[in-house]
Amino acid sequence: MSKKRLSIVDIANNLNISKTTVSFILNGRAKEKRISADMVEKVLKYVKEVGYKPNSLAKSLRTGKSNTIGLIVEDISNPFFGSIARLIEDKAYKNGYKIIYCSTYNDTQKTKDMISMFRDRHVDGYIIAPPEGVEEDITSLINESMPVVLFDRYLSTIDTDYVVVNNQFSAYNATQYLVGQGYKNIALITFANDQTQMVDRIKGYKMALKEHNFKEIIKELPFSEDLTESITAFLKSRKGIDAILFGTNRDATYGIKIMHNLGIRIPDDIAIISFDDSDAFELHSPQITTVAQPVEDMAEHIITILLDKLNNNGVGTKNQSVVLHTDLVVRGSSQKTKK
Amino acid sequence: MSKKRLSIVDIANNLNISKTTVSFILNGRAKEKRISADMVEKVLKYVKEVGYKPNSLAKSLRTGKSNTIGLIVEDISNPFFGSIARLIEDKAYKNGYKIIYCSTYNDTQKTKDMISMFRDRHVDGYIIAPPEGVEEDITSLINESMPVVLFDRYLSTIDTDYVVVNNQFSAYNATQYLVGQGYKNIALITFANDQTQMVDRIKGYKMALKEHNFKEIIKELPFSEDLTESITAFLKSRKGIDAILFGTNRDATYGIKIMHNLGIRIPDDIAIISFDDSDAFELHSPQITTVAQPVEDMAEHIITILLDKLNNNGVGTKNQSVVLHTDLVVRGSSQKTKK
DNA sequence: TAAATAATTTAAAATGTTTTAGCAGCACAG
DNA sequence: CTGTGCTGCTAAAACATTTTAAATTATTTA
Repeated sequence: MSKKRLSIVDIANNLNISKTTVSFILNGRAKEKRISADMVEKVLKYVKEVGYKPNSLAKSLRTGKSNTIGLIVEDISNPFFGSIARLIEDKAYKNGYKIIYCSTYNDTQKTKDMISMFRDRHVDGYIIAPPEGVEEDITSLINESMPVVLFDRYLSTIDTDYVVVNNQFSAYNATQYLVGQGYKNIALITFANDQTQMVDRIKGYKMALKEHNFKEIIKELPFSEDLTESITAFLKSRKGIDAILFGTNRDATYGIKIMHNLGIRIPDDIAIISFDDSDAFELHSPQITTVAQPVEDMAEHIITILLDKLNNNGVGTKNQSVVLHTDLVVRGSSQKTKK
Repeated sequence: MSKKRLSIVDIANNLNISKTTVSFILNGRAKEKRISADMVEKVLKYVKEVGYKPNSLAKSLRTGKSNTIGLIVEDISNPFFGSIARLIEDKAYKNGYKIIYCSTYNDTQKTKDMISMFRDRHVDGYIIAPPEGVEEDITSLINESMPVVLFDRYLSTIDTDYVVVNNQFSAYNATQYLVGQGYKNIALITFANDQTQMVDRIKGYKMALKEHNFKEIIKELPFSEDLTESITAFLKSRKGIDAILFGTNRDATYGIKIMHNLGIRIPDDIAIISFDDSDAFELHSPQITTVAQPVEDMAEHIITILLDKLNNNGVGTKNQSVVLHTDLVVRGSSQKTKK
């Protein structure tokens, strides 16, 4: 019933020519290979007529290129990563690349597995927001001269391209802003691990506090744990906090819900600022001040660097570190209200 | 430098046996093919030792199976689709399938291109939230006996598996709830097109109003247009509205922002309910009442049906239509406050 | 012990491409 | 005419698997 898909051999046979000729023509190498214009026309016409499409698996097998980019994010359902993924996907498709993706949930083993799967599928390039502990795997990719672009965070022991934001300054700046607003007991609630972006955010917060000789009040959260319980406990036990900087949108989302539950008013009881802008923070009333990452720019840089490497076969290009700047989007929620 | 990747031929040569034997063993067909236990052990040990991994492209080329599922959503950065994607991805990976995905933005042509790309890449199955106008393409997939599961909406003219929610009743029920709260001028603001979920939501809204002889106040929005302008205009021009049902989370997100800008208080001036729950609505104060889709269940059903078809080679299984029920999550924002 | 049967293992074909190396045919110079 | 160089095309190898059909070896059976 379903007529078997045409192969290049069928095309060649039906036209009584060699498949080599067909292949050359279809790959735009007609001039280079001195195929006559007549022949080119004949083949193209026929190919179009019968709707022949090369089998990309066979093509990939032979060429070693799959025209696929592996995208490894922390969690595709997180608005930050979702937006980046959307933009990257868009730009990749426009350049003839497909995306195959997965979420790591910061699980090192899962990430290793995924890298191995992607490698297996012969993806041409990797875009990764790496958890800790995958240095070896990434090094090994790089040794095989695979294009790899890290983003959101980087691995200090590896020389790769990466695109991140100035996390330390951003956190410093946000904290300073709170200080400027008159808050004196400023806490940092954050998902914490050894990833660079988190380390830097914590550093920035500490720097700002040190400048004013304020006491550090830090609640570090592990990624997988149930955040509700630990944040609730923290907020209950620590009296006197008048402002909170949240390290990620996820932390803030939980935090705000809990503050509502506990009857803590924002910003009257406690003012807040969150990393990563999102609709949720804009919709909240009062609107939440955020450290907005330039998602569009990040995606643009990531894909540009990657395509560059892909086109140059990674030859001769030096690695680039792109550090973009965030915007402190000041909204109602961190502004001191007169009592 | 980078030692070439081992192939099954290398394994066979190094062990002085045939690659056929290796292949059988690696594919778990040892007993069936009566390979001696000694041989099996020897091969497995060696394979493990040298870390050989079969080239999946070659495998796919030969077998016609790619162990890949194509996931086509409307917009991966939308929390609803992001969550579903995350869950589907998770379950797929657990069953040995990789996901390759794309967003359609409800663009028919883009969707056609994507389906064609996926077909090209020999994905084994499709999960699609289809825009209008792709009936032919999907029919053609089905004719080639490709497993296809639609979700969020279905195509009335095609007999496929699909997983949706009871949109009509959900909208009816939400509207009734507003009526029950004493609202009398209830508008529907929604992204509108011929997709079943949207048609049904509008129907449900109308049904409820008709029951009470209330006037329909409907603002239909095209997907691509800038929503801000048209919603603003609508809200300014239509006086007397005391409640709004939003057809999607996107509509509501825009709507709420605009209401804030216009100084319209929720729910005192206008109460609202939105389709699709999300953090943004829970964080909002007052919290927004929503029609929550059972995302987890949907993902579960989708992947179960698909895997079923994949395993049965789609033979003999009748198509299933799964219609799940939503929850009306009642929160502050639609509850009449005493004036 | 020869024949039949069973137990292992394998050669070769097939999957659909790209690419290398080179074949014919022809014009022209020596 | 012989060698050189171009033009236009192609045969065959290579990519790494799976699978069919059969070959080899071992074990019974008569």
